[in-house]
Amino acid sequence: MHNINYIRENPTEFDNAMKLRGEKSISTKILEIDKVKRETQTVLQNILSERNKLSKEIGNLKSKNKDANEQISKVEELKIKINSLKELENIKENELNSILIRLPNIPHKSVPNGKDESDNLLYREWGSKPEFSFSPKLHYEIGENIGLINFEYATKLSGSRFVTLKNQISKLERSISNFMLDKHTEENGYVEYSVPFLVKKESLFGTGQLPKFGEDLFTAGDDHWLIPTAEVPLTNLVRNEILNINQLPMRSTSYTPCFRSEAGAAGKDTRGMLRQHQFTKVELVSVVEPHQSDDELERMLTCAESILKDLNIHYRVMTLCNGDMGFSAKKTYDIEVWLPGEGKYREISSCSNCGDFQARRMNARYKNEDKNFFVHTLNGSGLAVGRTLIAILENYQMEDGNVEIPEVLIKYFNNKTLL
RNA sequence: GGAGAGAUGGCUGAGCGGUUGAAAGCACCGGUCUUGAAAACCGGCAACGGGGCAACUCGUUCGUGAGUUCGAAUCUCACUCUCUCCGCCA
Repeated sequence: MHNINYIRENPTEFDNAMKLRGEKSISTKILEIDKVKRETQTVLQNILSERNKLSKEIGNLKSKNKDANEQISKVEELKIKINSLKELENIKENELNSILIRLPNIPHKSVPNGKDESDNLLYREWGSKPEFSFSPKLHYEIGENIGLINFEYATKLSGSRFVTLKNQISKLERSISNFMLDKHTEENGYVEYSVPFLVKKESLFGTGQLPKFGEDLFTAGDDHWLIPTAEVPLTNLVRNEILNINQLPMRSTSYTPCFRSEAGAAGKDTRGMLRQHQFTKVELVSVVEPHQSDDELERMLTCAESILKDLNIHYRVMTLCNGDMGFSAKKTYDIEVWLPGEGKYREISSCSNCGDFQARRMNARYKNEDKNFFVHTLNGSGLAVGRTLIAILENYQMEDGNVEIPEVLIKYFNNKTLL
């Protein structure tokens, strides 16, 4: 949600920022509505003030048993005006809001220009592509060969874009998530939460999924929606709160399933378990003071990277261009892991600074020296567990079809070193 | 699912239809005292919006939305949520 004051004062900058994100110039329209709204408000408030005065007079007169008919009939006249002005104010307010809630965040000045993922910039990379003395297989070949990844079962149960994992691979998934949570809670300063996987509209509005992106979500009837990421419950923890400054920065993490309809991805990544309707993820969320959010994004990125470093898997970090960023993001880094079987880098984490964009939607503030300010919110995957599993299978595969267990996971895997 | 109770400021909690934006306590901020801290005492302290360079001023807000009234935290209706008891149940 945008600050109307910013648009009033910087209409050209605002339009330019929206243009970068593929929106039309709209500040003129916004300011026109805003002007009418405020003018209406001023007139209305003067009349209300007059009514309040008269009502007090009436109270005084009546308590002294004097006649107040003159004042009463005056107020009755005012009431007609009040009603029509209120109606106009409401209409304008709604018009304004329905525009503002659908506009994406303004990109950070450091975000590169571009229209899609081909314009993203390499930020840094770590490690190098592993060498194989044989031709490395794809994750689903490895898993299906040993009978531990099964798509037919999942299709029978639930249709396309689901998977069943079995035995050691299922256990490996569990080991990965435990490792990630321990790392983030014990070393990276995040507090673990168990959160609901069903949330209401209001929460999805707060983080920006609604009202524009409802088709990407699954519903469970009434006002219950399946979370597409733990960003939604974790970030909404501070919705409608006024935090004390000493509660910041607030860093939280949660391991949850995520549900996405993948509405726009027909035919994309249909083989394997890369793109599923359901997957698990360890999410990181930070709530910070405005001046901290730039640094916090770098910190969060480092925390996410620390997982892949510990797993010793090669990756690169991309700075997303403004055309490729999500709705609520001001700046986003993607971590792309190297998948030898596929011979491609694939997104395994996305870390975003949302500035005060979500905070305004959620009305999440903190108190500093007696004044209230909107917090800044950040979120990042730390990491997508299913894709980490894929990365381990492909990077740690051996010629005989077995897979080594990365050193840091061994203790989570009953001290076994092979799958 | 059945029965009952409730929703007030950052929190707890008062509140006859007319200076109630709202008592009191806690928390927080400032001050006195103290070598320092604590305690004690004194003072301050809701949010959002409109107008104004500003001092300031006006409006709205007591779960949400309608209604009654000249005037609603206070009355009426609907909805949402929370709690207690019963039933069912991991």
